[in-house]
Amino acid sequence: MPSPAAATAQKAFAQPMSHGRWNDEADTRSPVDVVARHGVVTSYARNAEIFGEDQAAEHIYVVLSGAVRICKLLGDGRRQIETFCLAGDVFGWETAPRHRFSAEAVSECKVVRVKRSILFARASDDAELAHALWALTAAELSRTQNHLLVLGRKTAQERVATFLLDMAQRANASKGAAVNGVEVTLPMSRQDIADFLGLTIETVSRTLTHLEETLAIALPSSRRVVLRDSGALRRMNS
Amino acid sequence: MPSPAAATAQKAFAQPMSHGRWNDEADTRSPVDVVARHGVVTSYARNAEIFGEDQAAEHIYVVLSGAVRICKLLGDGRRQIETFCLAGDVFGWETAPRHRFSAEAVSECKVVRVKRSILFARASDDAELAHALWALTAAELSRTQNHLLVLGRKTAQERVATFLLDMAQRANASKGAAVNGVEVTLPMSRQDIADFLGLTIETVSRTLTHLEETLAIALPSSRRVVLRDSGALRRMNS
DNA sequence: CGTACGGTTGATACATATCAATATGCGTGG
DNA sequence: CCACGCATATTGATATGTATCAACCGTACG
Repeated sequence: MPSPAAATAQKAFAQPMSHGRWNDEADTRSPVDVVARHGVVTSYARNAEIFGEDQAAEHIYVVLSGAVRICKLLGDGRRQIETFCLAGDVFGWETAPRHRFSAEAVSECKVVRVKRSILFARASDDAELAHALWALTAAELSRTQNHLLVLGRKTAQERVATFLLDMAQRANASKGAAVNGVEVTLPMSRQDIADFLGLTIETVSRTLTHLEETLAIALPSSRRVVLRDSGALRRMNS
Repeated sequence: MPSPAAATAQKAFAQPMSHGRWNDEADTRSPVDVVARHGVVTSYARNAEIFGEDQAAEHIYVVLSGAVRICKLLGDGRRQIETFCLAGDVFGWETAPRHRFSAEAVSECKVVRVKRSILFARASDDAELAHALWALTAAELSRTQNHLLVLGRKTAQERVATFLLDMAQRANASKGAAVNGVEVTLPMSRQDIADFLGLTIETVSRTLTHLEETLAIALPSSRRVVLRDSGALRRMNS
């Protein structure tokens, strides 16, 4: 069923494309549109692998529902999560012939995929689509560069604060910046957060409880976070 | 003088374009080619700013000689260097209207630049050029993602080892992987290395002397590093 | 009702940061 | 060519943030 899929993806897609003037064109010929129209929908169970590191990269994916983590492993099992993909996010589209990371379902999730060759063929005719693909890669690069600053130079508190604000903004993309009282539901475990932020579970947990004691956030349950004082969180960001 | 500039850039360019099949086309219609042909050459003194964070992004640059650092700053002065650009590397070409980082001369350096509008205009006609721009962005993304793993999950030793191997490979791109006995001249200070690796000067210095004591490297001078046991260094990478 | 898994909290260890002193290299001017 | 001064790098002593190891708690589920 391509039409409801397309609609879902379309709506959510507004958010990652946050780079100015290309937004307008996004809904006529966006890669997401193409994927959603011609793609195959698949569901994955929690922790299922969608593709592995070094595997041949044949498809491009769009998340329809749930969340996906993109990760790299070190020989001894240390893991770095590069990013989390939520509904509307695209992943797996590199120019290289093999994936340089694995993709796994964080939660039960639905994903559409198309053959790269199909998308590439279209892109060679369609300058707008080609541009959109480029813009998408550039947006991903920008996100990754911001994350470099987080991992290289921020303290545990700052990392967690940045993460929470980011998640809040992605969840409420339409409503602009995160406001006091907003509640975010985190689809991922503490371990995932830790591996994303370059910390350990324990440090993430302690930092969250510390933010709660400081009244910056509230934790009605371990997966739900209420931003009580988003100003305080934002002050921890630079 | 566009012709010698073009030649230099062309030769060095082989290296960052390490993603397979697009290599071949690189020398006919690469972005570097366009920049070098139509660009303006400028020299910068050590530590001079080429452009600043949040500044309007009007140009795209190619390094002809010397080295450039791309960095982000935190409010209190903490700095993260995203990458070093050596001869042949392209920088400053984002899709966003403003630069999201600053660029500074690490050493005395020469740079060519063209207006983004010129390159973009050509790219809309020329699918190959458009593809090359995309591939370039994707390559940068890949590099950045690898660096995420370094900053998020590697120890100081591993970070320094990774850095040295990377620099050795970039310097001797043609000769393939770094071999024992190769000498690398680092164009950047210890502070720059520290800010690239998410460490302090002292830790970088101590780690280098430790690698020297271990006979993994030799340090004929602080800026020159000989890879004595590149196998040992490589073993520290995963 | 018990078991299992994810999360929190506590005690301690350790890697890296910080603060401080010394050394080395390098350009400048005598 | 040497002496001086500054910037950069190294080395040392100590502090600290986060990791590690370990116990405990709570909630979901059979």
